[in-house]
Amino acid sequence: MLQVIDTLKRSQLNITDSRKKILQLFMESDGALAHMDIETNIGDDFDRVTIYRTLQIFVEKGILHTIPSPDNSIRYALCREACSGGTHQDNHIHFLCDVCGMTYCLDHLPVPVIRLPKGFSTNRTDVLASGVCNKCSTPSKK
Amino acid sequence: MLQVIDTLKRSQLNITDSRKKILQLFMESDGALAHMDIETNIGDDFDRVTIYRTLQIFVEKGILHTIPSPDNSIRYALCREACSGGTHQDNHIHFLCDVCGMTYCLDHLPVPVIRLPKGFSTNRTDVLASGVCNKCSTPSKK
DNA sequence: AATCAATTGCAACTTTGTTGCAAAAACTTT
DNA sequence: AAAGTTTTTGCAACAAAGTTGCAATTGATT
Repeated sequence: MLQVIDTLKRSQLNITDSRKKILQLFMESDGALAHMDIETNIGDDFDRVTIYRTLQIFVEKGILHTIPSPDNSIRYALCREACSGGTHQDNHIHFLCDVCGMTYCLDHLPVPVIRLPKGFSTNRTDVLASGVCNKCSTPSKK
Repeated sequence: MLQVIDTLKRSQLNITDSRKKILQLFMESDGALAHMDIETNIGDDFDRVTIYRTLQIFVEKGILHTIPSPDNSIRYALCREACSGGTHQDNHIHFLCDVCGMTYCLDHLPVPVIRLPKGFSTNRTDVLASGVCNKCSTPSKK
């Protein structure tokens, strides 16, 4: 909880109940969360609109980053240190498990460098692998 | 137009006006199209629902594939030969131009092989690069 | 041309996301 | 710690995106 408040302060955000609770949720989860996940978790405490706005401002401040997905539902995950100030540096691979539906940030895998054709220049590369995650592939250890 | 009908037949789809027109649209376009793009083009001729259903069945049949995007709007693009029968094999890189908004399939660039951590297995990898495309980087030649 | 199956359009609905504004909460100042 | 200022929240209303059931139409088959 101290960490939650510290993160909010470092981002120059006012400390409010919703921000604390939503950020806490992300810190407790080891995967990415969609708006829906948050709403089912704490939707009774806060308005839908508040959740939208909180996620938005967290992305702006570099606390969360968005992850595109083939099924067209944005997921959010905690950024690592580097992202503060709105310039996201989340150059890692995202993994979507088809079994449990979880999205993981594979922080330690670097995004491969793509050699683009002449005339193309790039400033962001998203790599999204899907398949079966480590938890789902060894169901006995669940 | 012959090609359009041929493709539909090969996918065992009935030849209807909407399918012909939508498929034609994709064949004439050199980038990916979102639902909206189609609606603005031929929305007067066909119902919104018909467009949704047509796109859906085209994906099922392996005529189109979907492309995830950071802004959470699914785009569709023609599959190459390999995809027929619903098992998509579109292992190429997608490029989203921040200037013109177009999404291109970079067919000839192979998706790099990602070495995943233990326990993870993958069957699909989406690579989405964004930046400036070749047309927008040389505005004089536009 | 008649029949049968598939597709379309319409209407209604659900879900997802946005905006304006007044009330409430958080921060600041004294 | 109380008053004043700014920010945030909740509500309501709205807009956009996507889905479903069903009757009418169209396409394929004989």
